[in-house]
Amino acid sequence: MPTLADVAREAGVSKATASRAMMRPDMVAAPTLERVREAAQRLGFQPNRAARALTTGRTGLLGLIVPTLANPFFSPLVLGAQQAAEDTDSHLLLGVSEYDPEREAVLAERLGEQADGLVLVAPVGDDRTLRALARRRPVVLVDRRVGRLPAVVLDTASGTAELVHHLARLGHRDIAYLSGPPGSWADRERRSAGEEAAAAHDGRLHVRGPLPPTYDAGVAAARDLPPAATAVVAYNSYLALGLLHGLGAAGLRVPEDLSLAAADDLTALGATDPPVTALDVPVAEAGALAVSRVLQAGTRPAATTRLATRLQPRGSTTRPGHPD
Amino acid sequence: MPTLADVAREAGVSKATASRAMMRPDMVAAPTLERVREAAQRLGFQPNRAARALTTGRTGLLGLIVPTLANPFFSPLVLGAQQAAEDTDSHLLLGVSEYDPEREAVLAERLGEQADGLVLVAPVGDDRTLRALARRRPVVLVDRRVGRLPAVVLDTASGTAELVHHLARLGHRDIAYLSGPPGSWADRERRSAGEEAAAAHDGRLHVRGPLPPTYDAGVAAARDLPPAATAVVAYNSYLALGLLHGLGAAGLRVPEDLSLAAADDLTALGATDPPVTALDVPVAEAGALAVSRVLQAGTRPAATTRLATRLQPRGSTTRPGHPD
DNA sequence: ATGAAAGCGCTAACAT
DNA sequence: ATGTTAGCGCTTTCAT
Repeated sequence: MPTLADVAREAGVSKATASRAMMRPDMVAAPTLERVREAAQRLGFQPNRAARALTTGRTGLLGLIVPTLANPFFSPLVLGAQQAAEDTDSHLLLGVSEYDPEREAVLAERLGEQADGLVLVAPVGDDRTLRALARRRPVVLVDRRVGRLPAVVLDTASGTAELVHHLARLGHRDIAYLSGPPGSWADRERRSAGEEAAAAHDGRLHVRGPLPPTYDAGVAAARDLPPAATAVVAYNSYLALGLLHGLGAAGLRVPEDLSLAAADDLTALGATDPPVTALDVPVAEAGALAVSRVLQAGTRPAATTRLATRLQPRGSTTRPGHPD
Repeated sequence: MPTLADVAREAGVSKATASRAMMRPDMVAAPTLERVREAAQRLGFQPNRAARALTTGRTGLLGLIVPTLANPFFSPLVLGAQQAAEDTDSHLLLGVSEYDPEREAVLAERLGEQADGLVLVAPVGDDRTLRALARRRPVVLVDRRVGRLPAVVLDTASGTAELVHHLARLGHRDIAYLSGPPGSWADRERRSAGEEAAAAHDGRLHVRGPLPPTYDAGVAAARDLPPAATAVVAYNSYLALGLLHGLGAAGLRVPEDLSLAAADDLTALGATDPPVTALDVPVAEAGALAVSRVLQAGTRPAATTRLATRLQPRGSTTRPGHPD
């Protein structure tokens, strides 16, 4: 591996100038710059990251901690994060906590020590722990808020309200909500936003659950829907998918007998029969934004950004009491 | 952040001794060791990885490149890799290629520059590119073989043969094989192993496909099964799941009318109705093994390890012409 | 605009 | 068993 010294010699300049040519090209005369670049090119020079880190204190690494990968939410998230990292010439250090707060804390500690910052996606640790973590290095939370820590939030709460508005506009007043996992922050947000929206239309949100956010739970839920409900909003895609299936098995037609919508769209709900009205959630953007935020830590004031979801009205929602 | 010099001073020894206490505790007298450890503890000393990397040439980083995360194969794989990395105090640098050979090569180049080695999972690049990559740094392949490059292979080929043997023992002679994605190395291996196994029983493997390895393709495939076949082996779980559903829709019962098996078990095939006979694939072990292998590069001779799958006979396979 | 030199924190000969 | 010393490759004052 050629070093900067090699490049400098090859270009007939000092190491300092060669270094400047890479870091601050504006401080170097055009012809010199050219010569250094050519030399670097010719030798296939790659700056040694460790050496750079030692002097600058920045490693170019970013810790990304997720609770799991076995969930379609995290794949686009990671992709978005990767893109943003690439754009700033950084790399992602991955940690999977498996929803274990202790493991999460250990990973954060270990990765954080070596990274320029940490992105914690839907962290399971308690507020105190997260605050302590954030004191030691730049941290950006995704899909979780803790005091005024910088965070990127997917606004599925407003989205759920939109879903309810959409149903209310169609004429629904009694709407069931299939609640997500117990203790889930996102679920609480969606539910209360939905309740508020329903109330605004003199309607009511009948909550069922909490339920595990799985296909099977959705299937089972089909047998226990609030009798009054003419429409259902499911906490997520899996639940909606299972419900759609369970409803079919029970002889109920969607949307003729019951309208159905989901508060995310992570499993191609547009391809079911009928296609299911859902919320398009900008997950990749959230990943990208979180990464670029944590990289700019210090530069910008900490803040929480809510990323809006987009309502995708599809065939599964229609007027109540819809004739065939 | 306290440095080694601080620890040394606190313990009343030289930096060298302090360093040895961490790296080679056996070279330090017990009481000294004790003092250094206490000092480090007291100060909350964390070795600076960059500095260490600069002297040793080892970063403690490992590149892990996968084609996607949106596939249940990669989640346990990454978990296994993470565990092995943790055990050796290394960290994982993640790269997702999205099945793009060029992107894969770029990621490998960029991550590899900074990592002690690279684990390429089911890489999509051509042999030449992979060979070139492996010349520049330690590389371990997972689920792909290229010449004599070190590799960890999940032996679903033998597993598929076992599946066919299992069916043949039950009396099946005409077995359909739902082939996976075109050009897939794994698919070719499974198919030809299955053909061989069928031939060994004077049976025949009727190949359908190539097919995209998706649920939908499985559903569709239900309408185009070889008429003679009394059993079907699907390339993977998704195809099997879709097929199961498609068969049900077509009024065919499993296993009464048709036996069904899958060459992996990534989607809880044991929980369907009926549960589907499948291959339990040790994916996490593969990830862990690949990581520990690449870390020992140089120490051990390069080799390919085949990890055996385990046949899980379940309710979906029975004798042909089985009376209700 | 460029160069000389110091130093980031650590490890590894080499002495003792 | 421990200390001394010389870098690893880079960035960054500080001079010029």
